[in-house]
Amino acid sequence: MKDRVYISDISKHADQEVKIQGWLYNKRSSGKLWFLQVRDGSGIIQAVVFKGDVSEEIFQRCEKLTQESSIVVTGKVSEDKRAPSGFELQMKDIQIMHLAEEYPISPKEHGSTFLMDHRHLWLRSSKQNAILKIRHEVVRACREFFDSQGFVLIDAPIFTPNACEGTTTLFETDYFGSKAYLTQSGQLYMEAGAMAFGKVYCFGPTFRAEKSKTRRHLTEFWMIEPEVAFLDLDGDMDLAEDFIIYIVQRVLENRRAELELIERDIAPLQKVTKPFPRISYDEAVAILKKKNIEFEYGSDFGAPDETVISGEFDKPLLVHRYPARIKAFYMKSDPEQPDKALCVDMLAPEGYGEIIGGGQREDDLETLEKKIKEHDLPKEAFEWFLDLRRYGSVPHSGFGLGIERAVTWICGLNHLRETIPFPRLMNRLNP
RNA sequence: UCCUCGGUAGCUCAAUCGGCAGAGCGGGUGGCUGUUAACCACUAGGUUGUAGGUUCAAGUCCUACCCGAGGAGCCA
Repeated sequence: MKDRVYISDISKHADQEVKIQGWLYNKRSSGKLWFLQVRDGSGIIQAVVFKGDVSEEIFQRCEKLTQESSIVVTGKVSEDKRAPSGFELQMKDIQIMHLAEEYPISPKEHGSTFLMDHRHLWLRSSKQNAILKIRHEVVRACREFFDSQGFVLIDAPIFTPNACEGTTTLFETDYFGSKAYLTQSGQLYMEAGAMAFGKVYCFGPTFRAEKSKTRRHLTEFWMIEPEVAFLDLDGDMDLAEDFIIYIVQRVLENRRAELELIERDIAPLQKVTKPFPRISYDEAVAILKKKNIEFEYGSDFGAPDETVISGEFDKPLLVHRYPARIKAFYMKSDPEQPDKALCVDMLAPEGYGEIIGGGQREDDLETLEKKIKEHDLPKEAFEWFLDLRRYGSVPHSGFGLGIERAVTWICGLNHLRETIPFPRLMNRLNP
């Protein structure tokens, strides 16, 4: 009886007879010889069979085999430099569990719309497989980073009541006759969590109903948001820096093969080391001015501006102290220059743009009440949030990392839609 | 919401000045004992996004609409 072996472990079984359960990725023949590329989710291996070596029936099974048919193959593992992976299976037997219908995704090129329409099948392709394994590594690294530092996971609600930040467009749902909205951030709830547990984070889906049609936007994306009591802006930037370094290191350590498969140049990732450059909004504006780029002081940076600014550095860049006017109401003003907010954005290198947004929160009750008024927000909805400033208010900070944007940068991809299993975009709700 | 580009075979794309609708891949048939997105030969496969219009003649020009792409704004 042969033991079932995963292809990722095949090198440990050289010269042994093993059983592989998987699907036919591709096949090639040369007359009385078949080469079957078999995948099982953990990897791909080539199975070889000569006509004279097996029964006529087994050889004919290979002939009628279609792409993505599910199969069980047994044979001896042998090291062979002619095989794509360096190892191949000398086939002794093959069982067809299900003969697949004509598979829509052929080994040649396809357009992104077609592939996204077949996302449920496209996930089987080796490149998509590699990207989502890297995503998994990023998610695991995020959790381990915070877990190992005493953070408590506090999940924020998905349904939220009226109002919130009031900036972005929210998805509205019917909630037993009244309106509820899908969360655009767990941050306000994390502030409550930080006052209860000291260090907390949440990790979950986030929804934005913006009609953004770009390579950097999803309507449903995943965000991890830490929040820490007694932490100022500088400490927040330290945390974000250590966090990103940890994630990138983990991917470099554990997913090197996947990075190679998607042909990611790892040199820029190897440069992600302490310390990251930190510049103020004013310094960033100076860079734009020096490059003769038209920019109105006081406004927010557009995506092309961010590319120019981050292009001056070969590491992730921290830009802090934006004008308070263009930032959310809960941002704390800089006591030394009250028109600036104690906020920070992290811009990924290589033109990938913003991956982190965060900062120090306003902790003074009166100031926060004033800001709610200035932003024309309904005070009643924020009474619970104001309570956090009534009962033992302390300085606190946090940030949010967009998982898909981070994975897009780490993988060096052109579009973030490949970094989530089933992307939700303005024009895509299927499959 | 605005701007730009696009929609031709199952898929990816060609089609010159408006003049017979083409190729590769995939499918089918046959060949090949080391293939690497294998290769070679043959073969089937079309309401050119929809509706109008101009013309002897429209994939090609005009109008409207539908759908898609990625950029702006907004953001992670």
